[in-house]
Amino acid sequence: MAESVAPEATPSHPDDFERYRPADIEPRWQQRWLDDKTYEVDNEEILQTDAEDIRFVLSMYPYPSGPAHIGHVRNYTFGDLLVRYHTMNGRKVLSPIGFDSFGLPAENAAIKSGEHPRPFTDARIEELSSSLRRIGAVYDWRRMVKSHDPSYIKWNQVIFLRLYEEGLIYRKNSPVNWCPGCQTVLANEQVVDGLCERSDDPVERRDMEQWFYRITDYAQELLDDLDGLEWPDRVKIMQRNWIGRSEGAEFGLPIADSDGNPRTDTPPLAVYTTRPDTSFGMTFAVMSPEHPRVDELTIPSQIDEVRAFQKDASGKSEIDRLSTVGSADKRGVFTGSYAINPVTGGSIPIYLADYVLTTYGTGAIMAVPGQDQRDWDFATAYGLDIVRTVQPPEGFDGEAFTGDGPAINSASDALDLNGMEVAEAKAAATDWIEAQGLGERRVNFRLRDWLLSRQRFWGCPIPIVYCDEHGAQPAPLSDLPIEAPDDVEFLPTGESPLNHHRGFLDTTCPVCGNPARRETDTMDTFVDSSWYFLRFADPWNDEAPINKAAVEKFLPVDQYIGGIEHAILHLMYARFFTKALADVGLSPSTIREPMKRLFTQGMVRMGGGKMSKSKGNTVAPEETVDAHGADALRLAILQVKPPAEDVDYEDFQLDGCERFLQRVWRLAIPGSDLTTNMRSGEPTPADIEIDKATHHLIARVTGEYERWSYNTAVAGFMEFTNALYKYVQASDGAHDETLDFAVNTLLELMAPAVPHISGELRERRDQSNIHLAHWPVADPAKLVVDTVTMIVQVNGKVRDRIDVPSEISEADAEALALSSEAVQGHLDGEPKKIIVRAPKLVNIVV
RNA sequence: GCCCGGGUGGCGGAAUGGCAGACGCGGCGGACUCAAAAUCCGCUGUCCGAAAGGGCGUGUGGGUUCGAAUCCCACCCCGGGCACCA
Repeated sequence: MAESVAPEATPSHPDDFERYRPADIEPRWQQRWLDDKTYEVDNEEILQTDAEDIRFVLSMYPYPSGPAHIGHVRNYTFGDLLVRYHTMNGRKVLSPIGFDSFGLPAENAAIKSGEHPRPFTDARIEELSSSLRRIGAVYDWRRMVKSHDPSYIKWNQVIFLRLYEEGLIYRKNSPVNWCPGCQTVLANEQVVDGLCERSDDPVERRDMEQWFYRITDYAQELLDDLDGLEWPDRVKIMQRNWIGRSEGAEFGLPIADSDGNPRTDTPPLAVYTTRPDTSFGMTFAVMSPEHPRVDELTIPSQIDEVRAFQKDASGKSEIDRLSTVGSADKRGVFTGSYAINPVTGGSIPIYLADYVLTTYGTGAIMAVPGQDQRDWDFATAYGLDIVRTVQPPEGFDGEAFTGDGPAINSASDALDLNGMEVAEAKAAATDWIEAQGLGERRVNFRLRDWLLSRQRFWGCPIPIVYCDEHGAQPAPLSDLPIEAPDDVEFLPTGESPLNHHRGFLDTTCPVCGNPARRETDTMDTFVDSSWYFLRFADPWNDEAPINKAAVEKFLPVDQYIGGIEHAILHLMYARFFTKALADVGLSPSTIREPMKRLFTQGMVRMGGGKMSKSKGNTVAPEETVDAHGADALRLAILQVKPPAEDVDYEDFQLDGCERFLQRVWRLAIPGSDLTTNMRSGEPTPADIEIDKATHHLIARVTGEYERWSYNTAVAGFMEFTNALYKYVQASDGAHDETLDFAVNTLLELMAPAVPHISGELRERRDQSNIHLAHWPVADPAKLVVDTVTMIVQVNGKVRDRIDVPSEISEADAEALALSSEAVQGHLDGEPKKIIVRAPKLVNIVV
């Protein structure tokens, strides 16, 4: 064994060698990753690669709002770590980036400045791209997709026409949010507390012809396929709730004549219920104010009151209607007509009420106040009968009872449900309804068709032409892309300039060739984000929007990363598009779900509140990078909190992270003052311990990267670095090979997290590129532990800790535990029971 | 109202039925320095104790278990989603 040599004149001051200066090394590495094309993958190669060696890691493409904000940085750091980790594992990793570049902020800026949104948007994209490069995020930039790019517009329009051709898009009249001040329709997001976010005018409801996707055709599949996705449970739950499947029965209530007998001259009133078992408690029926049979069923003496009620309800904005929750007064009106409760044969009054929605079920309900609180409130306000049909438990002092219990008051000559529990009674009542020919079982969904029209300029034009004679006609493929013109004037009213641009509006009918007019509505920007991930597989394709062979190789996305705010809209639309595009043959039939695994990272807040430009509490990551370096910022993001949770920017420990990187630098830089006391030859027990710790760290960090436990992985780096500091400062010095392996491994494990410093140090140590296939593998033999600390408890309280061989027998462990002095002191009397879990624990019960 | 998630030191957090508080921040002390910064080393839940040691301790109350931050029941508080969906 080599003698340890006490070094002479050891430099004890870290300034004696080159210090870690992120600004000196980071730009060089960022340029190098571009030059070396390390993170580019070629399709020719991919088509020859097994699927298991391919990964598609995707962070939700950003809206280009300018330089990155700290939330972006958090999001893209997580994605970047995975891209680098999989690359180091020798996989082909698709890491594309794109920009969701259509949308309101750019249009609003244009309205303010009078300038076209395109140069504005292009400048913002440049800024955001630059900040992403500055935090060291790596992409295959050749694959960049931008929503406002003419080729993307073209394929978006091709997809629209195909879905239209297949009947998955239709046009219908629909109520929209109308701002009288701006003379335009607003998206729901633009309505804040019932007011227009721009002009503060109260928003009105207005009916307009709008385009819709038939997403409801896919309701059941969207629900069923959630089961196979590795997505956070809460996202799946939110989607399930949004789809809102309910099982019940739809049946008819015969309309009664003045004697209470069923009329034969008019059809029964169709109602939908999930509780057919409560039919004996149906004491009235309610139609929505907009129900098509209101006129027919209103008797002459009630007409004025009904008209007034309808007018009131229709004039009310969404907000007004919601604000009436709780007060049942003036929320309904009697039509004067009666229906017949088919199970009792009795007459029940038919009301209108605004708590019944036209768009759900049949737009009419059977009201059962005994078992439904809204019906209870209404019955109480209008003096209607209340009959309980489910026995509430003893001591129940609520109003409507919605729980389980035996049926009561539920028998007639025709049907007897009394005594049955809810589920049984439901089945019996539904069977009876079907047997009587009154109606049938029915599944309803809350999911509505997706309204895609926007009366906006800065979006993808809907490729439709209106002809006086032939109506709405698809634009010919040869016209695509139909782009918004450049020579437009933005009106201060906010109205889309397309409405007044003759060059854009005037066209000819594809059927008859006569003058026709282009659709001026554009597509919801969620359309753009519903298939961009499919385009990434082959963004160069000029034959079709989607290259099926490439998509089959890359998709589904192995890891999708984004904010929880997209849990419903974007993620539901993307799933719908994937299914619909497969069904119309534009995308491979084998890919029915776009994202296999989803991770939703938390928000970055400021002082407990959401960060926003208007609050002026944003943090510019660029300044943080200037002050501490990109690696310190990345490390602070990873260290501060589990990725799924919201985080306050104040909790970021930038100084601590930078200090840690300095420590690593000092340990790893060749010529460091810390590594002068080195020896070779046979390793000592201390060396062997360090070597084992290195292998344990490999196993630990690999597992933590796989399960998104980045904060504990950072703790692992720090613990190991602390251990190495002790090791190199020990009096007998460090073993050269052991330390070399330990430090190189540490750098490799850290490389996905802090790529610049890891790359720099490793290159200086042995001229190799750490970012290539270098992921270390733990030697199982070195993970074996020979001694463990056995916990000895008395009555569950820890009384002693004894180091024992890890293969200790139960008998030996027990004997050892009983002989411990510390334990003896706590044993008064004979042990009643001894639990032995060798080698970890012995618990003595007295 | 319904449905989720969460409550652990001064702070961010760790611990997937077996040593509560890893790691970091902050704080305290020491070394180095003329001094400071930087750096390195140590201590740091709380109460009693000079110490050895011991008591208490994961929102509250109960339960299961040899053993509970972890599982079960009830409640309180915080955050989020949906909100007349029959």
